[in-house]
Amino acid sequence: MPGDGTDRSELKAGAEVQKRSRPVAVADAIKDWVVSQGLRGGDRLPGEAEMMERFGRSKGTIREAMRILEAQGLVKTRTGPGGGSFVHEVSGERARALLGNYFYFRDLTLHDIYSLRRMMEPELAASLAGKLREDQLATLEEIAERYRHPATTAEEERAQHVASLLFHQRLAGYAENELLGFIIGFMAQILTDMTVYRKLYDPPNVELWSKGRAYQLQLIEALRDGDAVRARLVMSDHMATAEALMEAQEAEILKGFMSA
Amino acid sequence: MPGDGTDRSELKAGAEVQKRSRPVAVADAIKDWVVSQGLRGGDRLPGEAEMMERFGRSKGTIREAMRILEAQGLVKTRTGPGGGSFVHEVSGERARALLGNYFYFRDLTLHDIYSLRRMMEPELAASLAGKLREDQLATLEEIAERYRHPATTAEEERAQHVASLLFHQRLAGYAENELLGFIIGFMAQILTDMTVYRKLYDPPNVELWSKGRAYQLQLIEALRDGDAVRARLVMSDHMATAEALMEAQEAEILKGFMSA
DNA sequence: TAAGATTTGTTCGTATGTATC
DNA sequence: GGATACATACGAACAAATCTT
Repeated sequence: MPGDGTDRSELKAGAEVQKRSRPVAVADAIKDWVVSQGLRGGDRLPGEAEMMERFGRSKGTIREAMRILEAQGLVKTRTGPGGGSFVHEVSGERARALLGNYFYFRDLTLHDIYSLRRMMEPELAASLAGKLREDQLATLEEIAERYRHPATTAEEERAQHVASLLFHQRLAGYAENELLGFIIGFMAQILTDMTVYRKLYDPPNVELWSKGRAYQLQLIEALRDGDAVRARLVMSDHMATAEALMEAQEAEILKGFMSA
Repeated sequence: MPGDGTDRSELKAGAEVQKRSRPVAVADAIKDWVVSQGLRGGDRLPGEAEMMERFGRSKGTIREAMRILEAQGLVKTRTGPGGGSFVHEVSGERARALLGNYFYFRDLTLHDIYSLRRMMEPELAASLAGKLREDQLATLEEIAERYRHPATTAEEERAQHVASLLFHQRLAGYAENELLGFIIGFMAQILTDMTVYRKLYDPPNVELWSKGRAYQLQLIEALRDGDAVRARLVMSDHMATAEALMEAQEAEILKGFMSA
């Protein structure tokens, strides 16, 4: 976790190091110290008292610095004896949330997201063919089971929609290439948020579900058979139809707005 | 910027809302309040005093909460009259840094990264054909100019290597699809970090540069001509050779280690 | 169960720094 | 330069959580 890129300086490195508002600077200093000590996830940091000494700052400032690191997901803190702050490996969930904050201000379209899904998901599927354990395949099957029958209420419809995205999230979690897995998982999360908050599930779309689930079952089969080519193809088709249907769904909603 | 996903609760939503360590909870409350007020980037938040009243917490706690939001890149704060805290749209730089923290603990291989670059960069190139303004093309040309001549020192070699990644970063910044642009920019940043800190530039590789620069110049030409097909093809070749050369470079370094 | 030890969490009062007018 | 309006920082006391005995 090298220099946080908080300052815009690219050249004037050595010059004025301690210009930024204190707690941020202290947080960076702590970060550097942790790295220099070679601390790993789970290792314990010094207590507040020692920090105050080591960095020559008051308790409040040290605490603000720790909050910064905590907000970034880099440390966890517990009270009580044996408590204190501990180096923490940033969780995928946390990373997705933080990145979500960035995209909160940009408005991604369904098209933006599906452009990427169309490139990436098929590759993920292919890379996983023959590589999943039986319990992982079973997990996927269990999820697909949740939307075996068409939903009867809007609430159920929503839950099923979310579950089908969970299918992709789980699949992403099995990726060997963690960068690929993270991005796909992140997109699944964005789509989940969009689904819920833009009510993309609302006019229930029976076609989407029967088709979508059929593709997912075919995919599981291909993965179990170790058929990479087929897995890629199935996922590719799945993405293409999903995009078309989602965008139709979106259009449907807009129509609803206009006629209202 | 909905629920930060800090807690692992998926179901017990309404139950015990204020269990987490206080400042984090206050930060979340402020976040929710900002959203509920519909505040946008640049809008001003209440001063510390008013915050203390509104959230019923003392100055110290409010400050810690603000630090959390600041660390996430969601607010900026200034001192002085007319100062205070302001909603801030998370910058790309900040988002990349935060995401970098996540991957700091996972070790991505060059192969992981290039698998993605091979899929994405060609699509980016194609999507930009005929879409760039002359000044943007000029910027790219200026960057390519920086490594026109082979480097003579290791220091220069490093700078050129970094600059050639900057070429891709800039290109990513021009993307219409912001998700695509962000990911490509992020990968360029990771590669920059790897280059510098694993000294991937060290045994200067003349071949890499002459080839790489040639591809980039061809790419600019194709972009200027609005030739999407050619842009995609050139970038595709560029990525393939870059990966091969980078991995050879990495192997070279390992050899150096072993014989040392 | 209860007491005590340990470590973070929270508050308040005060003083200092900094940018604008 | 001085007044003003803000954030920034410090220190001491007290509260809460959690582990041990």
